[in-house]
Amino acid sequence: MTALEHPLDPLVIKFRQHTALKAEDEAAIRGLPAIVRWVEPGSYVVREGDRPTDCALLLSGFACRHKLTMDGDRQIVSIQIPGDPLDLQHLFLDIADHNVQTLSRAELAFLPRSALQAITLAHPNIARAVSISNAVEASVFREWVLNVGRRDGRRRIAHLLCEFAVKMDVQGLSDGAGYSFPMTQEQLGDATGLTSVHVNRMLRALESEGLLKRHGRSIAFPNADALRSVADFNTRYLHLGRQET
Amino acid sequence: MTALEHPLDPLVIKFRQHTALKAEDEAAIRGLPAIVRWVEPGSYVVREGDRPTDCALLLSGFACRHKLTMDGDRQIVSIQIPGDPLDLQHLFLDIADHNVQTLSRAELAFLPRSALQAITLAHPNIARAVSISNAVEASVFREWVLNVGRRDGRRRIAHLLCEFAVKMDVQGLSDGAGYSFPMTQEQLGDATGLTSVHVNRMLRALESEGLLKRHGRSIAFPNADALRSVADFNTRYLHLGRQET
DNA sequence: CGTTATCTTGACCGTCGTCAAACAGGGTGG
DNA sequence: CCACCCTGTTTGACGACGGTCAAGATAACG
Repeated sequence: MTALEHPLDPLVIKFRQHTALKAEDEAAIRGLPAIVRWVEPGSYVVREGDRPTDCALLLSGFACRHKLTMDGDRQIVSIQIPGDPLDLQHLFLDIADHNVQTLSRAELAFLPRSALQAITLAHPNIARAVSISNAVEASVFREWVLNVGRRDGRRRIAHLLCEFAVKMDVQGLSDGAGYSFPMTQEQLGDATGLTSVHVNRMLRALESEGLLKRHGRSIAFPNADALRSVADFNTRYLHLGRQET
Repeated sequence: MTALEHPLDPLVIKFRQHTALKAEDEAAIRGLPAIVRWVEPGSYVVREGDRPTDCALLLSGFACRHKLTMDGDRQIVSIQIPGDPLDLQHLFLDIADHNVQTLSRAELAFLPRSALQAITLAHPNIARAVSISNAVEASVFREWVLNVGRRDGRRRIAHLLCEFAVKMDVQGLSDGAGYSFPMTQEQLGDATGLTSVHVNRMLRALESEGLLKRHGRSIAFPNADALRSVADFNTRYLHLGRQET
């Protein structure tokens, strides 16, 4: 809201959640040549097989990473919320191994890969921030393997919702009432390895247990502790807070 | 076999698969203070919740990363073969989010975390190599989410076997005959989100289709192309070869 | 206000889990 | 050398979680 606001502030804020940045580091980030653009829901930011030239940052709206099997089944492997870098994962890889697609209308900042690589060479703190960001995302992927591989449908969905809620809270994107949830039940199925029909059954089961409340596209958790317990949810894998050593 | 051989050569070789290193970079790696030790099968190298002080490299034998649900179900999230770094994943994270455990008798080289961090600061090429190594591992986790989430038991197992074979080939660890496979059927189940009983069924199904042959602890693939086709396997996610940009 | 996407529900079916028992192999010790 | 484990593999019967198909109800949206 102030005149000092900069489009890349969300990236600075995200990095500072995990590591200390000096004023010069932050200045260097703000000095990156960013192109900001709004895109429609369902827009591809990265496509598997692409040779990425830019790295996008999600300023507002929601996106997901996903992969497809040969016969067209889709698996969403992570959900991105405002402030998330969308393809730091590919900063050191030539060919994209998965797709990144928006789930809603979204505002993106595009940063040239070369500029980002250069900045990590010149600023060790930024290199460190990028490494931590990617390491945390890798940890989330591991948790998702566990989620999809070893929890039943009800717990899987509960776990995904807990993760979403915590990430939104950390970004300061939740009002007291609840969350505006960006996924259809079909997409929820793609993220949990279930069908939309079964997602519906489990969602209503959770609702009838009093673990969540839905009105339209928004969702609330009247008893977050109970939900976390059902979900077998522990925030450790999100590595919240400064990584000191 | 020569006098010039060094315990950390496998790490140098691994890094060189993905990026160019100068002589001084390699010298710096070989200069790291490594402690080499043999451990028994089932030894924990890292435990979830630990604050790691060392980074282990797997010199010989096999290991896996895994996580546990609250009620004790195990999910293996990756398999490590000789030459693999075992917890570069935690180099920038304070608290371990998963376990690393040997699947067989194994020879490990332990490197102090601090020394590794220092070397990445002094040698940009090594920093890059570490980033690439971690990025490739993250890509493998994504593929595992897809594997466990969207493929049936038969394809899941076939996919895991294909990945194992390719990684062994790249490391030059396969003779023409086949592979010595380090996992029990129970562990294979933990890696694919199945039970050992169902793993057995699918393994015999694949065998009766002529897609694999087993004698004791070793496995061969008489028709690798057909197996890859069943597995929906594509090497792209392994990012084999130099990452140039 | 019509059109389309999304959600909801029911009936039915298949993959995979559970439980249990038999079997093979490899190591150990008497 | 053989008996005896212990671990891992193999098999069968049965049941459940979740998939499939199809229809109808709601909500989103131009």
